[in-house]
Amino acid sequence: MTKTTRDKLIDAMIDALQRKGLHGVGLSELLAAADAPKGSLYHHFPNGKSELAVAAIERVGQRAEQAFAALFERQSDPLDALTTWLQGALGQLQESAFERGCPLATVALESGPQDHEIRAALANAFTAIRQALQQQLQRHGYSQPEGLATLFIALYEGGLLQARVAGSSEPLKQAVATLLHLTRQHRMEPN
Amino acid sequence: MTKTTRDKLIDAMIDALQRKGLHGVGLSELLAAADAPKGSLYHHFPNGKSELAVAAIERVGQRAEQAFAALFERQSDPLDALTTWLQGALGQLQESAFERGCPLATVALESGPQDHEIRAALANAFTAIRQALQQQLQRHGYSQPEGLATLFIALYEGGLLQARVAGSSEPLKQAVATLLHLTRQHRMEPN
DNA sequence: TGGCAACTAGACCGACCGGTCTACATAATC
DNA sequence: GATTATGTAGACCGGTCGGTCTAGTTGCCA
Repeated sequence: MTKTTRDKLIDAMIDALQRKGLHGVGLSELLAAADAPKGSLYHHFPNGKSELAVAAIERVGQRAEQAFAALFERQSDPLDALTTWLQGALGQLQESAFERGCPLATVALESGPQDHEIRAALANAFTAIRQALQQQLQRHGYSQPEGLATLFIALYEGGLLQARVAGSSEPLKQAVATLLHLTRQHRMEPN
Repeated sequence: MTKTTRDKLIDAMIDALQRKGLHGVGLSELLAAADAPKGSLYHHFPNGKSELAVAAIERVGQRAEQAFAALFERQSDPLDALTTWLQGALGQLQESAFERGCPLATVALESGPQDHEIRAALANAFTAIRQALQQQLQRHGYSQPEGLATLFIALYEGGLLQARVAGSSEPLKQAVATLLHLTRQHRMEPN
């Protein structure tokens, strides 16, 4: 399974998005990481950097959906699945010396409405993930599944951010523990 | 109270950080926004863009501390103060057509450990805010004040991010409602 | 009023940016 | 075996980037 040049480019972009965001990487850096010449980039992605970014965002979204589906299948309570997920993110953060965070967050904050293809891809990815989570929560009888789903994703994004800045996983660990504690006791409660 | 050139530069940087982040703005844009020539920038901030960014981060941190102090003084329950705070953020987001988010979040994700002055300023600002919040929660008898403080800040950061991408304040509103609901019932509870 | 610091002003610089273009290799198609 | 898509390779381009430097202006203090 040798990776195609196209795949290597997308993966290089994903890594760059995790570390420094779209405006923080140069094409030369991307091309070096993917070991590809400029011609290949513009062959596979005629619209250049932004088209590559869209492809990266879409791939991240797909991977997340797949990973979620697998987790929910294996662990009946979505809160357990979520815990596993968050632990995975934490692991990746620590392995990378607190530099590799969410591949979507940075572009999301860097982009404006003028980057409409990027924004559309991001909106797709986020709503897909949020809905998948919401469905699972609803199915298992948690109240306010929509707000809860958004809250968990916010915990993921905001927690990773704080952990990165602090250079420590403690803040995220504590926040996760607190939210799980709060949520567990409210399963099935009305309103 | 005419603003000094230095102040105008810092404010222009803060605005830019909210909209597109550090790598997304050029000096020319900053200078145009502040109506200042290059010489002034390098007079007030000899280390250029990054030194200006540090000043902006510090100012944001100071403003946040002041605003929090005022809120906590006025509203006895920190959860009420937090609600006011989040509503303010939401208002600013809507006014700006979902483009003006947290001034710290984007730089936080764009920066690496090599940008050590920026990182240090960010770490200071975040821990100061987190501690202020934690103290208030503790004083009012909420359990797990540390995790709760981190969780609220994560809600702010992650919620703003999702709202921006979605182009709607609904996700954030719901998540806030859910977390407040969960938290209110746990005041004074042990463990 | 002369001198000096604080600050403004913007021309200028090399480096690098994203993007285009032509030349070439490779492999599938007829 | 000629032709045609597919993809690789990198020289090259104009523009913009962050940063430096010199000159001029302003206002304070002796």
